[in-house]
This record gives sequence, structure tokens and C-alpha cells, in this order.
Amino acid sequence: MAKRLTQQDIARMAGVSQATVSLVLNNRQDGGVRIAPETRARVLEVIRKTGYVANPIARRLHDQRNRILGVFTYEAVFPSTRADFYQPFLEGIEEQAEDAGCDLLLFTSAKAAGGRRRIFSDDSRIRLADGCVLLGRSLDRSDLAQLLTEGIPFVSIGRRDDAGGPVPYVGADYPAAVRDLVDRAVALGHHKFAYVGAGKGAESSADRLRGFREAVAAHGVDGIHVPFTGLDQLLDAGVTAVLTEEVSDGAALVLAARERGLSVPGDLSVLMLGAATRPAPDDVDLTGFGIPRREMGRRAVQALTEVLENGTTPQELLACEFVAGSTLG
Amino acid sequence: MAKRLTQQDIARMAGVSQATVSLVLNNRQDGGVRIAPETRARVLEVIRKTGYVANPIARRLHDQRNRILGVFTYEAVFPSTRADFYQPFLEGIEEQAEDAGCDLLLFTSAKAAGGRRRIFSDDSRIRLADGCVLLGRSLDRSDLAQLLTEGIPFVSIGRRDDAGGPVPYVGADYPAAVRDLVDRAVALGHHKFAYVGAGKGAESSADRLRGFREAVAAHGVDGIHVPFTGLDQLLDAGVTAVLTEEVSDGAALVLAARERGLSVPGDLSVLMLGAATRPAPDDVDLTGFGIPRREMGRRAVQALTEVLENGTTPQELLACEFVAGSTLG
DNA sequence: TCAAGATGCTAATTCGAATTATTACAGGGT
DNA sequence: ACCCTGTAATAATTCGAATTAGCATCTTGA
Repeated sequence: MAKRLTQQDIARMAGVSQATVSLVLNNRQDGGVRIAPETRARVLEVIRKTGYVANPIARRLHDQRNRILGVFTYEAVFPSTRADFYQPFLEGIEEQAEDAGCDLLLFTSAKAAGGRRRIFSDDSRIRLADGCVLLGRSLDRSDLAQLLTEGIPFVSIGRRDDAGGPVPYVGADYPAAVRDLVDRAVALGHHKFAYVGAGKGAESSADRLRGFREAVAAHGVDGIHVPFTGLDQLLDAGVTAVLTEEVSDGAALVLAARERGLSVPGDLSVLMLGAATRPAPDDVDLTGFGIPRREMGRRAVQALTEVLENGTTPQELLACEFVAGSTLG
Repeated sequence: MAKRLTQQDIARMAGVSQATVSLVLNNRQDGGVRIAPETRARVLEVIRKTGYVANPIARRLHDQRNRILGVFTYEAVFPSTRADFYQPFLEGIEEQAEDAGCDLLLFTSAKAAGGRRRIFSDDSRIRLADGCVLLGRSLDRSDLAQLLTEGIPFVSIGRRDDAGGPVPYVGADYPAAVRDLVDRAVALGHHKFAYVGAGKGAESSADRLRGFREAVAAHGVDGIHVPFTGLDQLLDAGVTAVLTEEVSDGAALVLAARERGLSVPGDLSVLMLGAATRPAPDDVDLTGFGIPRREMGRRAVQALTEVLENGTTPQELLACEFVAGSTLG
């Protein structure tokens, strides 16, 4: 196991001091630093011949920053299920990290006794990175609070309620996206709406329901909220347009309606609100909106960079894009 | 901008010296080192409250062991293409890293001028990790050689030829898998074979072709090698069983034959050899073998652990599993 | 009571590179 | 001879944690 060369070794070979090697290596000319051309050449020649490369570890120790960004997820980031919901976020994160010249540290070691990963466990390694991006439908409130109080630089993907202070995030503007869908449906004559989904728990859920309530109120139309799909219930209530949090719920609803001999969107319009935590059949061409997941990943890393540089608390919502589909009429 | 805590800070808070903090942190008991239980408890309490974690950079500078494993890929690890070939390897890597209590460092920062990532660039960060898993169809020979000469612990996923020395790897036993397929075909009466694919370049390619040559020689049957698919050419030569490196090539061949009115496997048997760098139609139920990708990922991390602990050079081939399919008869 | 042995902790050094402060030496002017 | 000014290089320090040698203090046993 050949030991790695150090600047001291290079210095010896070139007959100069370690400091000189460092100065040559970094091509320093400023602030009263001068190296004679022939000395510089001699050092460079030794470096070339030996193939010496500065040890990045020692370098980072001095520079106080290691250009490592952490990525924390409560689940495995390389999921076994195909077409995973979180994948595009990670693509965006990786892309932007590459642009920023940073490496990504996946906190695979963070698992608590229960099996689920925790940010703060006995041996939390969260501080290994300069900062951290958090990914997950819902984040542990106490974890968030601890991150804030400990002043650990981080950015959440997805809007988060305050947790003992404002949480830096890059989210999707669900209220606006849902309002847009309702607007479109109202313009087509719908006036009896239903929202299918939890509508609470995770912020992403609550935001959608809030957008729904605001929209129906603004238009003065009727809007009910049911946590679970029930086609009969919806039809009995005279609903003509259904918005489902979950894509798979929307697809199931369409299939159920058609099985019943109903036409979609003729008799019933179905709109999906972008959430896809479960795989959905891809033969149903749902109208609704898509979440700019890749872009959110990119922006999160950019926001983290800002946090690191300026100590700010960025909060940003990105617009969702309308998906035309064929289930609105 | 909250400064990162140091052992010195912890020491101050606990009213002890930096050395004591280090000793407590590493739970040292040996060699005349003793810390009073109450002192230990006091230090641990401060550590717990502050969430202090040793700076990996500084730690790494001194000894070797960060519990950070690097993953180097020449492409992005979160690919946008669906049904990606590399995903299962990464699942296995993550799984095993989690078991081993290690974090994964993705070398996203490594990009050379050309755009393709390089292990050794101006400022190589490969040594940030304790060791590294390399993933890719073919690896740069000079990169491998440099890894060896610099004594950087690593394991390649996929067998690699010597590069100035034996390369540690966890690969798939392609020769055996191909021989097995030929054996089965010979048992069914085939005696005129064709191998479709490069058969050279990457080791994985060469290994398959080698297995093919050995098998046909052993059985005394006829075997030709053509780099690209040409149904006419194969039929003219009287071939009854075709082995294709690429899954998609095999699928294309089956479709082409059927279009021609031929029966598969009645008139022609088609066997695929596990390589899937391009998406393949999934409506063709090919016979052949599958690569134990997830397992290879797991084993690679285990092998890397062995390298780190014993300085060995593990070389291991895992068996591929037969995929029955319906294109052999 | 005093040496021998435990016990509990700390000062000082190390790792490799970057940086600051400082020294050494030339030549020019007075 | 003396001071001054450039020029060229080095000594010394820094980063944060690990480690070793060693210094106090406290027990024992004879």
C-alpha cells in the first residue's frame, strides 16, 4: 500500500519548503507573495513527474466547508417499486448538486430502533454535511424544531408549517393549482363539487383542501369533502365534478363510473391533484395538475446554497402545471 | 451563520479538556485510559444536548474510518430513463450500507471538461469516503490503475481485467450462465448456434462471448458470432438458436421472426443474456438469464468492508439465475 | 510514614495543506 | 558604513480530532 505523497515530500524533492509548494500549487501571486519563475518551474516539474494531487481532506479541514450536501429521506432513496414518486425530486437534487460542484451524502446510516429512519438518533450524523435537504410527505415536527434550534442549515422539500419558527422550504403551490382546476370546471358549468382525500395530516394535503374550499367559496358553488371514495355517495349528492388527492383514487373512480355505465367526463368529471404515493393505472388519462418535482429538487438545493451563504430562511412555492387529460368536460 | 461545534466547545461546556471529550466520544478504555463515570456522563450529556458530531474531515485527516462509503458512477445515479438498469444495484448498495451503519456519498461533483464524470480530476474528492464502490458498464483503465497505485480502497461492480494489478470486484458469472443456456439448448437438440452482440469492449461482453465459445466447443456444435442482428443472415446460416447480449435485441429478433411467419421457439429459439442497457418491450417473454443486480450491490458493499478491514482484494462472481420464458424449444 | 500502585485527567503532538508573519539577502542611494 | 526597498523564500500557525506521555491526586500495604 504505497503511501500518498504529501507536499512535504514534494518540497524535499524540489529543495524548497512545504509552504512554497502550496503557494506554487495554488498559483498565488497576490499579497506580497512572490516565487521566482525557475523555482516555480522546478516545483511544477516534480509535481508533474510524481502525479501529486493535494489531499482534499486536509484542504477542506482548513477551508471550513466540505462541499457535501446531505439528503435525508425517511425511506430508502433507491426504492424497489418502479415509477417512484420521489425519484424526480432526487434527479433535480443531483442535477443541481452537480452544477454546484457538491457531493451528496445519503443518510443511510440513520435508522432508529423502530426501523424507520430518524434525523436525530443516538449518533446523528446530520452535521457531516454542510447542509441538508429533507424529503418526505410529512416530516417529524420535533425533528424540524430541533433542526431550527440547533441552527443546522436545511431546506425542506414541500411546504411546512412553523415548527417553533419558520421552516425553510421549496414547495408546490397546491392552493393555486386546485383553485385553477375549480375555475376551469366552473367555467364549464359545474356547480356541485366534491373533494376526495384526507385533506389534513400532511401540509400538502391540507393545502389542497384549503385551495378547494377557497375556490368553491369564491364561486359560490357547492363543495363537499369526503375522506374516502364512494361513488354512490357522490352521485346521490348530485356531484358532477370530483377532485381526488390521490391519482390512484381518481383512476379508480373513473373505472368504477364507467363500469356503472356512466360516461366520464360526460356524466362525471374527475380531476386529480398530483399526489401519487401509490402506483396508479396508466390507462386512465386523468385531467388535473402535475407537481414540478424535478424543479423542486433543483430549487431546494439552490435554496440550501442561499441558506449556507446568507443564513436566510427561503420559502418558495412553485406553480403546478395543468395536465389536460380527458376527464374534465 | 451558526458555527459548527468543536470538541473544544464541548470541552468548555463540560468543564474538561478537549482530549477528554475525544476519549469519551470514542469510548476508549484501553491502554491506561480511564475516565470517571460521572465525568463521562457529564460529557455525554453535553454531546447529547448539543447534538455534536465529530467533524468527519478532521477525523479522517487523522485516522481512517468515517463510515462514509463512496459511490462512483459515470452517469447520474438518479436517471430519468424508466426501467433503469442500474437501479437494482443501487438498491442493494443502499440496503447493505444501511445494515453496516454507513452513509453513502455520491460523487456528483466529479465532472470533467468533457462532461463525463472522471474519478480523478483536478480536485479529486474520492478520498472523502473511506472506500468506494464503482458502477458502470466499463471503467476507465487508467482510473482503475490510479486507484490501485494510490491504494484507495474500492470494489468494482462487475468483473474487471487487471489494470496494473488485480482489481477487486463483485461480478456476475456470465461464462457459466451462458454455458448453462447452451447446455439446455443442446439438450433440446439444437446444434447450430449464433451469438449476437459486441462480445468485446466491456468485460461483461467479452465474458459472455467466452462462455459461448467454450460451450459450443465442449459440445462440438457449431457457433457463429455476429455483432449485429440480421435475421436473414442467421437463417441463411441455418442457425436454430440465437443468444443475444442485449435483451432488446432478443425481443426485436423474436418480433421480426414472427412477422416473417416463423414460429418462436418452433423454428427459432432466442435466448437473452441479461444485459439491458436499453429499454426493451415487455410483451416478449424471453428465455435466458437474469443478473442478480441487487445482490451484487449488497455483496459489493460487504466486499468493500472486507477491503477496509483486512486490505484484501476480493474477487467474486455471483451466479445468474435462469429465466424460463417461452422462447426456447 | 513513605514508597508503590491506581486512578483521572490534561498538555502536547500529529495528520496535510493553506496562510500570515517574518527572515534573508540583494542592490541602490547617501 | 548605513539605511532603505524589493525580492524570494521559509517558519510558524491554523483547522478539528486522535493519541501518547505524563502529571497530579488518592489508596494501600509494610
